[in-house]
Amino acid sequence: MHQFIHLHHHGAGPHSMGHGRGRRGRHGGPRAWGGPPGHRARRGDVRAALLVLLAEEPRNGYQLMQAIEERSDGAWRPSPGSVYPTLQQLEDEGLVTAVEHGGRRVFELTDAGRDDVAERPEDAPAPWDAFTSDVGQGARELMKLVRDIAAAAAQVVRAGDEQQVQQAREVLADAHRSLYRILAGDQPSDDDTHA
Amino acid sequence: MHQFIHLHHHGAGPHSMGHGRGRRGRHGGPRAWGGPPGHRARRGDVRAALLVLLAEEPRNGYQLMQAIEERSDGAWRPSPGSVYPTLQQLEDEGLVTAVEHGGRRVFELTDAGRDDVAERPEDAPAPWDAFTSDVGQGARELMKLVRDIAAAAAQVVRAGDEQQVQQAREVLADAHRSLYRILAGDQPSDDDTHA
DNA sequence: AGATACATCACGATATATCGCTAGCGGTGG
DNA sequence: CCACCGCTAGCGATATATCGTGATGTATCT
Repeated sequence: MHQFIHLHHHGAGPHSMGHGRGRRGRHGGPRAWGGPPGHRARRGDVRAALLVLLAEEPRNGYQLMQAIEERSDGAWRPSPGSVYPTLQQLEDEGLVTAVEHGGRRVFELTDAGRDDVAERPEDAPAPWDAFTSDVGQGARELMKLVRDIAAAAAQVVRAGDEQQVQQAREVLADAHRSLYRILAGDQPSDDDTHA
Repeated sequence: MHQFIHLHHHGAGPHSMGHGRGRRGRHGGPRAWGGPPGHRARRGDVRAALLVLLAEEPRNGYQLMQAIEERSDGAWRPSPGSVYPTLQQLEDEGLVTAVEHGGRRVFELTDAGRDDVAERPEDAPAPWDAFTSDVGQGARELMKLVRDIAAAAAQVVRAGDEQQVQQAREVLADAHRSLYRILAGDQPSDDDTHA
């Protein structure tokens, strides 16, 4: 019996996070960096993140995704569905150029791209900060515990006998119930409000 | 706070599973299906699975991976690293041909491929049966509980306050400890043997 | 028998690309 | 102010491809 559970971590965008960018148009030349303060980030600001990172050094698409994930402490990993089209768009706009190295595509800023990044305000938060600043340490540790439990359960499956698997099932069923009791604790307080 | 944990299920091969294929050579024409009974399957038998599925209908690579996963009840999803090279190999051997449909590559058996599959013994187990037959119901349910817990934890993160996150952490930390106590139960019995 | 050497192949990671869908923004009108 | 609409862009799924590693099988040697 050899099965493994592997967790993948997805971050949805900063729905309620208040670091702002204005609208990104697709018309004409490089966009302006300025925007009214207080506007929301539009999900992940993939474009800004790519430009900032490429200003540091040339990278391929996969490396860019990884770098954003690291910088956001795992809270945000932009999807290929956003990264590659954005890279293509930046290339079309002349801000980025793709160079083939050993069958792989490395992206680097053009002069126009560097000018664009140079216009970025010095004190602008990094595009991934919209994520990391609001990721609570508690939530992070909770998700780590989920991953630890998954690994432990996989180990029980690999190394344990039927009785141990059964015991593990009871432990996890109990934990599952407890989690929903915690969640249920949300709602009686609503009921109390009405009572 | 919007983070999601998503579980991906990986099946390693049937290390101890006793359905047999003989050696697969890379020389010359189509391989024979017969083999000495009792030989082990070599991890997942990707080659056989692909041939059997393509005998049913033409499919692309991704669909083949999905079909194997379904047929094995989720216990085995062969990786792209095995599927695409094997398809290429089968193509080189003239058993399979790739046809482009709308920018996508659909694979279908050639006449030689159909002859090859026709030589397959009628009573041979499906290549994915090596996985499903030995996947215990208990282990399956255990892994489902892990997924349920991950979903519940994500919900706590989304909808709960700091206190609830803390409570959930305690629940999961306790469950984690319990799982390792179950695993530890493996070893004292070994110590008892020596005592 | 066990140990060693070697070859093969699938896993998991790396890497690229596009599609379908809809979240979320900006603009407009009431 | 709010409601609605149109549009863009990112998510998640679909889809393809290859690399590095090591598990596994076979052959040979002791």
